[in-house]
Amino acid sequence: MDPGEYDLDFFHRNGFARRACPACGAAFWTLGSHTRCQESPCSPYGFLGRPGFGRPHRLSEMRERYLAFFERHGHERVRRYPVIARWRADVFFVQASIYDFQPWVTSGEVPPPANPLTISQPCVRFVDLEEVGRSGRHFTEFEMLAHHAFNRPDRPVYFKDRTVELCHELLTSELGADPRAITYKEEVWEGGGNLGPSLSVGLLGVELATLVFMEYRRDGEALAPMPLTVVDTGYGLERFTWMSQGTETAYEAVFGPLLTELPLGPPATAAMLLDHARTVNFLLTDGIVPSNSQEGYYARLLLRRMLRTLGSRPDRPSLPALLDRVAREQAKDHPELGEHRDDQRRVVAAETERFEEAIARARGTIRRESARRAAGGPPFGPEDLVGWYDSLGVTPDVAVEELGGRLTVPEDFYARVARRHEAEIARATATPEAEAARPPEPPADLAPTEVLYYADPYTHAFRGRVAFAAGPWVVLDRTYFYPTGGGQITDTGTLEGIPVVEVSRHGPWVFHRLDRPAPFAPGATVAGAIDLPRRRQLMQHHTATHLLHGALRELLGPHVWQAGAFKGTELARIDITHYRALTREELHDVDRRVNQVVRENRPVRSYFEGRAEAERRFGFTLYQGGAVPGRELRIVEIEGFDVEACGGTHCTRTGEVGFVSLLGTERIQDGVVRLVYAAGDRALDLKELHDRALAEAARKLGVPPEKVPEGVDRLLGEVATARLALREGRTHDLKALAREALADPARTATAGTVRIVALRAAVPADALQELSRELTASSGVVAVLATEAEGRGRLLVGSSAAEVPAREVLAAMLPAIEGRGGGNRGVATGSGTAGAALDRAVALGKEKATAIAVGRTAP
RNA sequence: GGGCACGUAGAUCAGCGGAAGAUCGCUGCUUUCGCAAAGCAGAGGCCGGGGGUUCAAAUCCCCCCGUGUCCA
Repeated sequence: MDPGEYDLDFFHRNGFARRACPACGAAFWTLGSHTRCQESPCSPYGFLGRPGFGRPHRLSEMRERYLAFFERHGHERVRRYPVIARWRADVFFVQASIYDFQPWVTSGEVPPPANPLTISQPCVRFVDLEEVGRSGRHFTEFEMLAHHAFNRPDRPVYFKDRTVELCHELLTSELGADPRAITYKEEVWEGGGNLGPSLSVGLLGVELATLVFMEYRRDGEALAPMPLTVVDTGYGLERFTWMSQGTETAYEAVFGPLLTELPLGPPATAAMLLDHARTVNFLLTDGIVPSNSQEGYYARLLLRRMLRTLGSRPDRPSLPALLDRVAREQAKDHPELGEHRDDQRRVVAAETERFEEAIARARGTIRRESARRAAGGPPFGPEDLVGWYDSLGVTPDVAVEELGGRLTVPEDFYARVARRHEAEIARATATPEAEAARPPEPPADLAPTEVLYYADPYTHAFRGRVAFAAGPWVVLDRTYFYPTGGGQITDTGTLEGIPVVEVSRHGPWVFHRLDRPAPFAPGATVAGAIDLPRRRQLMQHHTATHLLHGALRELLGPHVWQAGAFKGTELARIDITHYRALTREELHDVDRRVNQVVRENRPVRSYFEGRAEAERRFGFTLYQGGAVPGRELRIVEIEGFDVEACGGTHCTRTGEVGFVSLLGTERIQDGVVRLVYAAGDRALDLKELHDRALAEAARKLGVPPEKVPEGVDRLLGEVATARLALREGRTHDLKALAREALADPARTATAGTVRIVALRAAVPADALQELSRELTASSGVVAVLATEAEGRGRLLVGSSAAEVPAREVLAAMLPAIEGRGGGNRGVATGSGTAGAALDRAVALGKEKATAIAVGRTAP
């Protein structure tokens, strides 16, 4: 990065000097006499016992102090975003305040909620999980204080100079830091294809903040300026609080009296538990259900760490008690964390139960495996411990305990686990995603499409002017066509009679794709017609989805969040977070409730509202489909029942949905349940179909429709009885056949103490085995059997005579049928050609068995 | 999203190429005034589903479904 990027007027005006840190090599700016940058590890902590700020602040005081400062300096305060980044596909969690505005605000596609703005954004990071509690300064959840400015070429707000000036004033005149103790170290920030210079703010050995100036887009080797430059700052609330108190560890400053209030064990353990509790409370509040995949796993990871640490010791608080206590503390700053505690306790209880089951199951497996190895086999090694952890979830200490301490946990245990997963990560990241067909890029100055379907979702015929056309793609100045989005599939219809097969949104424009190249010139006026029955069906499905969502949250609890949804013409589905599969009763209750609200014919209001106002009224549960940035949100409100931020087209009263038919439920992954349903005409169609099928089934069973289940039960009972009778019949027949054969001199022979029975039977191939069993029920019998099945000759030799191995007898028979086969002393099977050869084979077998018996038994 | 492990009697599991098992539970009988317990006898299995390999598959291979677990 060009040094000129950091050469700010602010530094010169105020007499800063630029030096190079001999420890890390980076250049930094300072008013003091430092030779090194004031960050760890180049400089040691200089604030322990001697706070770097004017007076000690508690966490909430520090947050308020910061936000109020930036409000006084022209920033608008923005509420926190959820810690779960549902609006992004590339990450699970918000790990920095700028995540709230990526990618749409930073790309310029959507205006920021305020500009400039200030925020305190809770963030979660799990990279230093192992350090939490031990290091004295790591957390899995922290708040990033920030001020952001988004500069458009035509509307600049502020950039580097003002940013550093504000930061410096905050630290010095506001918080009382010694101006000479601060260093601004030059760094380069890069991420997501963008990059820019950044300044790292150090004070008394601590990196307090980072000031990033997103300025360039990487374009191969070269750097291209971004149309929108962004001030991305990040100040650590916890570090600021710590700096102001100068306590031994950050935990004392952040957790305060809580650290010793509860009996949580040694300080490091207590800090870890409190940290995890804070994070879990945020995760649960913002809609995570613990599970074995995706973001849910982190909630599970934390909860299980806590469960293991707390153990079942009566001298320590229970997990729910700990979470409740910490939530009460958090609710002082974030009231939403104090809500729905009952529901969260149920989620935690379900997870606790699963954990205990997993451990019990694992202990059993290890105990059995141990008993088996004791009877002979290699001793257990470290890889066994790793394997058990990987597949059973049992930690090595528990496994060792179960083995009675006959093994020690290797030092590199978790490294071994990591090694097991190394290869698969490379594979996972290499999977490319299928790209949808993208339309050509229109001129950048093309006016955004005016979308009309919100104002009136029932208009299906309109006129628009062609703004852009290329191949089959057409952009109009205005349109009533709804583009695929929010799980609702595209409208179809016609433009000037030409079928529109797909409508999609790209940037500010709505593209209509025709089934042929567009014969329109820009400027032409065209008539658009939307397939109204299709649209109505999609609207019914979309409103039904909101009804389902409302009913599910009402009946299952507010931990239910939408994890995905699809609204097609044939059916619709909603995926929700829930900790177990739905029971039939729950499904039934949901069905009843939804259709009740349909019959109540409640108003469904769709309108735009300021983001702050909407959040104040409805909270974060608005963001079921993912948080939407921007000043305005489109709210879809089913009166007194469900409110969501949603861009879809909806009915205006619940009665228009007609009727919702739940078709099924499925647990699509741990922690996520899918419901499939149909609404409106489609539901009626399906109902008719089902009615007819039921009537048909009833007719065939000869019972009234409501007795079909009993009828089927009766039928199944009959089938079972018949099958049993058939089997018994066959056994009976085979027994008779066996008796008959044993009494038939033509088919038997005696050689010493051995009785030989040889016959060709007309029975299925698998009956030979049963027949052989009958014949060889007493010892000293050799059965030589043959049958024909599926055009092939089948042989089976059974022997209860120790001196006549079945395999040898079979071997003598195989050449006759050009067959193959094998077996052991007791039984041998083979197959080959059918027909007369089989009789020869049987004769050979009888001969061979006799020969062996005579040879072996004769003196 | 990916890896690994596991699906066998009502339950918990063994068997891991050659003729489906153990323990508990269940039913009946013996013993008892009755219960518990013990003894004896018995019922109960598409060995998750589908394809393949093989003379032969619960067992080996592939696909699917279900469950658990670890890792991002």
